Amino acid sequence: MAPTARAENTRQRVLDAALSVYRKHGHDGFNIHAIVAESGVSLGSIYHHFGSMDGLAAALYARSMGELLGRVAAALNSTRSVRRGVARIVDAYLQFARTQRTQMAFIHASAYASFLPAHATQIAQSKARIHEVRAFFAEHAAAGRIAPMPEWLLEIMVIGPAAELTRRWLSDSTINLDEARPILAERIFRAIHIPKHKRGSPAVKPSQT
Amino acid sequence: MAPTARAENTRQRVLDAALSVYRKHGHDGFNIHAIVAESGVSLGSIYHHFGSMDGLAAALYARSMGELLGRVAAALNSTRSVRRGVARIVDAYLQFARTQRTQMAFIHASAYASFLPAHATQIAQSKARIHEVRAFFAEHAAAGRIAPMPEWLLEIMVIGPAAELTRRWLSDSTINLDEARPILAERIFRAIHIPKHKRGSPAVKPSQT
DNA sequence: TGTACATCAGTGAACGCGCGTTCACTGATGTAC
DNA sequence: TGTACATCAGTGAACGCGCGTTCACTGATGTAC
Repeated sequence: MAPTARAENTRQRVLDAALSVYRKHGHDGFNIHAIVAESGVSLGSIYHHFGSMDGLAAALYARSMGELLGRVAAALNSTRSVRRGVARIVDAYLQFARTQRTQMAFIHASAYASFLPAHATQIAQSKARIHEVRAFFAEHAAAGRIAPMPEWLLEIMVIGPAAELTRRWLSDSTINLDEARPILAERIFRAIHIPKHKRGSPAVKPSQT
Repeated sequence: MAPTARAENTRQRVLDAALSVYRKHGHDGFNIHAIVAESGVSLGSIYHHFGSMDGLAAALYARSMGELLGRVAAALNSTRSVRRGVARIVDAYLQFARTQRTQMAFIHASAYASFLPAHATQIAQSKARIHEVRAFFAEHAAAGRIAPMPEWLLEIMVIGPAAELTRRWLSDSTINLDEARPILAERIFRAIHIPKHKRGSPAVKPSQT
């Protein structure tokens, strides 16, 4: 095993253990000594690889966020219509919440953590595939199929309801993701879509759609 | 001054100071000793009134949440149309973010704090006026003017985008609330509204609308 | 192919300090008669 | 109206422990020749 691979293996084991600690003991029980106990990796080794507790948390956040956005971007692959695109984004997001509940909880609970600005570069890299989502919307916006608004606001319109739903689901067991999913997707689509007969002249009209 | 009033005055002074500490020193600097220094109220007195640091945080959360929902509910007062109702809710929410930024930041950052479930009764009481918002939507839903969906999902559709916008605005200075406000209100309205010519037979038809 | 060396990976006892909590106490205010 | 008493409000020194961090060290792996 090359030295890089050995180190990478340790890093992943530690992050896996950190996630287990978060699941078992919650935010308050999420500390370095618990992660040492859970992972079997020594305290010094963890500091060797992550530098600090904040560094570890940032790495876990980046890995989780990368996985979430990876799935959302992958779900969008070769999707043509706005309706289907929105449905796939919402589905992928909620599916991630369901199957990777602990990672989703960690992402949401860390939204205002001080380790995010402190490790901004790494965090930004983990969000790289958001550009695929933006490209999808940019194309439809240029074709006039989406109501005119700043790109960041469009992203907020699509992710906002799914994020709010997930947030409530994480702390309220009566919320039903499966019931919400199709309705949410359709309502978000209606929020941003401009039907064909109502389109004016879009800023840019692509040669092929 | 009646004893209750004296106590209440101290409580409010402590909560005001706690908010100042949060604004000046952020989440990491939010501790009991800093609040003692900022308020001038002694450590023992704070414990006398709030029982614990968590109790103080819960009280601050409840006060802030009560104020936010109070403004949203007040904004809705005697509003008839769905469009205007949505606009007023969104406006009140974003206006609170703008003018009470620290309280809004504290509310959002505390979403997963352990003091919320630990003081569930008090927190629930602070959200009492959400019922006014629900009543507004219930009436329009019964009249078939809103797309059929569970009440909790409707709430998520309306609050979700505004909450997501606020969240990003709190940590990203390039986000422009004023630019977003009218667009967001209109898009949310379109998401949930059923135009007159598309209405079927609603579950309940009120005698007067 | 073996030896020497540099670098990376891993170890765990010990430290220290930040921060929530306790507690014995004093002062202020309301109530009973 | 005054006295005695109970209760509430306020004080701050001291405690203790949880938890992030340090550090001197050993072992493992890759590289140069």
